[in-house]
Amino acid sequence: MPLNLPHLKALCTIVDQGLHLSQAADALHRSQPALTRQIQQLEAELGVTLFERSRNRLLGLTPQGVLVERLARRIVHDSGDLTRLAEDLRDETQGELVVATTHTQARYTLPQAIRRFMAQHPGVALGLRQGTPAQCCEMVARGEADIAICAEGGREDVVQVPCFRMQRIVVTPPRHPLLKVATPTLADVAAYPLITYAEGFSGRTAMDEAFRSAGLAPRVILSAIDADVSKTYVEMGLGIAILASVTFDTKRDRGLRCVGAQHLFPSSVLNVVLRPHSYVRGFARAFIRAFAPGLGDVEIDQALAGAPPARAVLPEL
Amino acid sequence: MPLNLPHLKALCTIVDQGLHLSQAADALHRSQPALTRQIQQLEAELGVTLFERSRNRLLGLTPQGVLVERLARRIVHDSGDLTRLAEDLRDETQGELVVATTHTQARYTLPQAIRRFMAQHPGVALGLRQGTPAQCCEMVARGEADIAICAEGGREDVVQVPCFRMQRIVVTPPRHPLLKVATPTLADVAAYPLITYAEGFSGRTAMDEAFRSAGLAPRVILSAIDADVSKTYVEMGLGIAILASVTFDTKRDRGLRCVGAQHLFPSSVLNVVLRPHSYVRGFARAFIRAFAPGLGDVEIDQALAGAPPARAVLPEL
DNA sequence: ACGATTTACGACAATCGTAACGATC
DNA sequence: GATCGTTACGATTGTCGTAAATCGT
Repeated sequence: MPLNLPHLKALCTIVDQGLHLSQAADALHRSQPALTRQIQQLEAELGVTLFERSRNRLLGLTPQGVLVERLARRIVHDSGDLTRLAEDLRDETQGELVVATTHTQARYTLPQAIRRFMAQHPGVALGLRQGTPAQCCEMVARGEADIAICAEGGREDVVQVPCFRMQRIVVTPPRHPLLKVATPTLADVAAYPLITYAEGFSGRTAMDEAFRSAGLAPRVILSAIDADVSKTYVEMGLGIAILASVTFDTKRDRGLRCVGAQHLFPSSVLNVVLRPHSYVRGFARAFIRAFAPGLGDVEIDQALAGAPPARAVLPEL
Repeated sequence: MPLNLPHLKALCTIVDQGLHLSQAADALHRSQPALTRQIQQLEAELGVTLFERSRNRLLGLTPQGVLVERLARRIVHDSGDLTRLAEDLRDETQGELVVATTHTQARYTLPQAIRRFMAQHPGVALGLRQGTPAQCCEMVARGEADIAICAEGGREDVVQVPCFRMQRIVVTPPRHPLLKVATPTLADVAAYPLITYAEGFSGRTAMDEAFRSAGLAPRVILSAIDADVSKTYVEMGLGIAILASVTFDTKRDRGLRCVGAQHLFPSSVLNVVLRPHSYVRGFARAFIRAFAPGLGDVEIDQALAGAPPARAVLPEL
């Protein structure tokens, strides 16, 4: 009748794997029967039925199981933090850091920070995971990534620390009519076929809202995760793109032109995303600092403790 | 190479027991050698030396040990919450509830709430622990009490939910000169020998401050934890008492008189004290509600989540 | 019939407690 | 010399993995 960490980890993994006992067993490098027993023991020990079963299939968590799982998850995460903390105390310079982010950040804003970080922390294995902002936040929430860097997050179960403000630009082919207007209006932009970020990406919602409230319904012919993809199609003359300003490099993008659009759309906020109350290793803090020098230990600790995300003025990216 | 809950519990208990391995072993109902190994295994597993030792004496935690202990404590507490949650899910009406509070509350403000609670929750074993506000908060922080009810708390590691406002009164013997004054001033009160709460009790600090800022240095001849004790000495004619208004009952205290003092001292705030992020059982919430009907589940959950203790107007007690 | 979970059993590993040891005050 | 923490050893308990059984689709 023990209640130990493996039992709780089993519970969490089974839920994570979509209630597939066998998959969970693989993920934990254990046999299926072992997992079955873990759960049985857990249910016996707690005296609570955790899973809805249909004789030999797990259908879902019971309402009670949901409550138990939430607490179990906290414990498992904390125990992970404990081993990470210990690693950190043993050797601050060695370890693994998984950063989840979007294509735009990975491609345009992170490289310099990563170069600096890797130079100063040669012993740290850096892992980059790409995904939508929602996926990035989820990776952090599930502990699959240590930190995420993305805009437009908005989950309840993660901590978001604002670090930069991002402006929009309009990218066009050379000699595009829009380039002749000094400061284009929303209507000017909406006149052309648009290529921009997919739903859920850096300020796409804010962009849609800006057009909507101006009574405009622009024709979005292509939405992509990837700014490079968007630019390619602009080069092909299929339309004009609304992108984050960081994605445009005058030297590199010779075949394109760029018009500022900060007056058309609200700037979006780029966040560092962390798991609440998690232990953030020394070199993870160093990474954040390398990316956003304004975020020191005090800011991070305040955010982790649940303080409101207060920073009056954010630097432009 | 296991890292299990007993190991972490051992660490916490050893620290709680003042670094006495033997005492900790007793508290855990284990043998001393078992504990020695738990710690050795923990240190080996984490690769971190947790204790400063002088060959065969535990002197203290290493700086790293402090960090590890903090996290371990959270995990241990959460695992306690887990079993409590399970108990709750199994049978919402059975269990144990330990309430830490001061004499004044236990004697004067809680009885009615406790009567109601026990009538509605006959299966719950109610435990009352008395102590100073600081001790009460510490009991909650250490998990020895489920909730505390006290004023003048002020620890960082507990959640305080304001629920009532308490006024002061001056208690005198019959035919005391002070009774002839309509509304006595601080100077009037300070003219007589004072009997009041000990340091650290419901608004004693605020009281001292009120006198001090009025340039008065009253003669406190006796300070007690216990309002009944104070009243006894007032009856004996040794002085007048400044107490919480709830401690005076016209019917019961025939041998005493009472003058309002709300205009002399700031009212003090009575708090419900909880451990942050803890699981609060259904009947614990019921107890809080029985005592302070204004504190429902939403208020409690907000406070647990770390929201600011906002409640504009507190009812008088 | 196949895929999935649950039960049965033998082997291994971990933990505990008692007893003996070493060191300190 | 008494107390406290550490080491050594035998016994108990628990957990794992393989193999067989059961159930549903």
